[in-house]
Amino acid sequence: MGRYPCAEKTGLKKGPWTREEDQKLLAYIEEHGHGSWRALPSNAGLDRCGKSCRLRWTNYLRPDIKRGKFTTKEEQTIIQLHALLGNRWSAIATHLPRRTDNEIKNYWNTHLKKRLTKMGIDPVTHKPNGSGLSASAADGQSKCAASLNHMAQWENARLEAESRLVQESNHRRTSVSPPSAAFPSPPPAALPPSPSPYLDVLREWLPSTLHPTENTMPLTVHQAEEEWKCLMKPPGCFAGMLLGDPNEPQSGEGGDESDMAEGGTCVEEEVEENKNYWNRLLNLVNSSSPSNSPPAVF
DNA sequence: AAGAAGGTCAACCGCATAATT
DNA sequence: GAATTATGCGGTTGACCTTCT
Repeated sequence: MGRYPCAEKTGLKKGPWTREEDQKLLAYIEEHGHGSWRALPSNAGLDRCGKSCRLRWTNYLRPDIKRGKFTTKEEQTIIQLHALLGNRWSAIATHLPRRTDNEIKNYWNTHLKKRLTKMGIDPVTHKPNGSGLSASAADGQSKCAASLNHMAQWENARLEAESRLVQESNHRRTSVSPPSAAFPSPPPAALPPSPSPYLDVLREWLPSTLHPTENTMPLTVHQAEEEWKCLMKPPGCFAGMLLGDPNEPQSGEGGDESDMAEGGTCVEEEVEENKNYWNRLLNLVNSSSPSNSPPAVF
């Protein structure tokens, strides 16, 4: 991998941007688009490296950026997505329209992380660290954390499936772009006959700790895809109770110990629901496996 | 009023990886 | 297939601001 020398090696300007620089960058991008960031600084008459210009644009100058205080809903989304995705700020940012990954990262590090820590929850694992929680609440959260781990797997699978959909869609449209190494697209004639490109990924990612039950309900591919699209539905009761200052009771959600206990119960129900949900998907995937696919062992 | 301590956030750095040659 | 280029990402830094003592 090569890396072009940035400011430190070429003597280009570093540090805070001036109003004039911002104006130059804005004017240039408005007229020409950013095109190649490498070539942009010299074209725009800026004494900066392309990387610096890109950062300034994406994190500050872009017109569609929303700035200012995060709403409660945004906070909730960040906490939930962080539990699912970890420090994948750009992935989190895709679920928060008009917010940048940098802004979300800063907000997490300066606000949310501390809030979770204060509440006795490890901000890395989202598991309770034992202090300041009732036993039942801690137990409930622990179960929920396990549930969230599974959800993280699903989100990974979803992202992969989406990438592949894009790849395949592009391939069908253009039939000229080379297949990517990560998501190789078969030639059009060899595209899988299944209407559900999610299925392969589903099969791959089905949680290994869950076992099919006798009561799994058959689903149609369409139903499964619809449910799949709803996978990011927040596990509300868990993340919701993390919101707000624990010392400041909020209307209807979170904060005191009684709510935490209630949250624990809710989490147990949710884990049960998740198990049923996954079992139904497992059933679907197994029943729709092509004959040459080995049966999944769970 | 002044210095210390802590908080915030824009920007940088280095790495990973996709794209190109 | 290897080398190079371009871009994106996450971690970290440091300047500036606010609050505390």
